[in-house]
Amino acid sequence: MKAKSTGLKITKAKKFRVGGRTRLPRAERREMILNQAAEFFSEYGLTGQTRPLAAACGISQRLLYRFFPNKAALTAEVYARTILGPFKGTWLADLTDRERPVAERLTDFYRDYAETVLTRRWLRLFLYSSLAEGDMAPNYIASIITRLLETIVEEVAAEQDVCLPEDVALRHELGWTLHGTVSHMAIRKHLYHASQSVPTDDIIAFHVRSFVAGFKAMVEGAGNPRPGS
Amino acid sequence: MKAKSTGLKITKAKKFRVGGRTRLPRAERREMILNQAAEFFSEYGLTGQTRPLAAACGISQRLLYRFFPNKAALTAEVYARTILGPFKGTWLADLTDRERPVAERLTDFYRDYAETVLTRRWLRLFLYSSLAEGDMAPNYIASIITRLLETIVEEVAAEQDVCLPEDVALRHELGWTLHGTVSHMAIRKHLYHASQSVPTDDIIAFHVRSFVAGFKAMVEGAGNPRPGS
DNA sequence: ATCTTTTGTCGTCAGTTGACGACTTATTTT
DNA sequence: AAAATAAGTCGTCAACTGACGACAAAAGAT
Repeated sequence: MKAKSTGLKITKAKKFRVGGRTRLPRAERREMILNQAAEFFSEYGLTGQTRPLAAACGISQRLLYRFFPNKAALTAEVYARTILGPFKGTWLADLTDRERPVAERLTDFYRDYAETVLTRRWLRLFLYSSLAEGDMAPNYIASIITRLLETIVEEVAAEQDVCLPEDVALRHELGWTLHGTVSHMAIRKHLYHASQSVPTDDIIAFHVRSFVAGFKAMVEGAGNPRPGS
Repeated sequence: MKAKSTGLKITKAKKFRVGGRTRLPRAERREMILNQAAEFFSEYGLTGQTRPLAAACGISQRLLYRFFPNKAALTAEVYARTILGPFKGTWLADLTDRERPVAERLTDFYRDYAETVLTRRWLRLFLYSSLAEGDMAPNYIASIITRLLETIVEEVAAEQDVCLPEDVALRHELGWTLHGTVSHMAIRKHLYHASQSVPTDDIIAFHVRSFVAGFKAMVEGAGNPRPGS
């Protein structure tokens, strides 16, 4: 009983070992835990327990506390990575490239956005933590999205030669019309067990078409209907 | 110490008594608990504990178990009332009243819908239970909303003389364009601590305008672009 | 007034859950 | 090979949480 069942004695298998428990260097194990934890908490919420999480990681519960002083520290880091991580810096630049028609830019952007941000993992974690009042970092997210909305609205208005209302909040709301539908589509997809028969890319395409085509009508009579530009 | 502090002896005060603990008839107490529980669970999720709930009700924890055999029974009834309760039967009829322009019908409908269904209580409870996989009664809700979507899409198509795609799922997706934005607006309002400076009614108004104005462009090229009707 | 029923609380029990001290085992250093 | 360091587990503790038996007291019935 002292020897390994197979008796194999791998001397230089630095990384992973077959039998028994795997032993990883600190940084790798930490990474592995954070990744599993993101998956786990996005499924069960930030109130998910440490024991099931450890089981999902294939380690003992105690080991979690060798990497994080307490559960809050773990969830905080998971949140920061999963929620704030996937936002790309190139989006603003791509959206303002007036060489291309705005509908095309928007379709491209939202397809990318849906693929990288509006994933099951991101969405569920975001909703879980939004519901729990202790918002982890909503301001940062909010400011990023606000900037995107402003840009989108301005780009469409520029292409269609539409005069936007002065009120900033109102301009944001115009942008939310499109951003909201796309976000809500993701919610349907990842929360309600929707049929999923229409491909995401198609849905985004006609959300954009609808938005662009209805933009002028939407703005007129919205707030500052001062035609002039 | 035997007598009440004031010494008052109200003989016929059937309902409520001032000092000490209030004593309610069974049905009333039950109602009161269910109402408080709806508020409580919508704030803290269905995993909220029975002791804080009892405290919010102003009763002992034990008393909850005089009305419900276990916590699951309580949450189930709260869910049924809060989520399934507020849907109105008149909506379908009102939406199909072709005497009035469809934009007007839609605006009226969504204002009512936002006021009665998309409340903080409803939305949070709905999201909490959607996130927890054990969907309480999603089928019933889904079928109601599906019917609304079909009606809305048909009404707009009829007014604009647009030919709808054959694919039912695709037709639903068209309706989700509007339903999604309005729903997402409610999410922003009740989950993210949004600024709230633009009145809900205004937002709904231009969501509807955008949808109606962009409808034709959205449908064309969506799926079955067979012009003919 | 006395008895009965109904409404309500106290205290407690078993199973969880976050946290951590003490110990074991593998890898690296000397 | 021995010592030192790093990776990992076992077992346990205190606080929490759903559930419930036993008891207290108010309201109604006789």
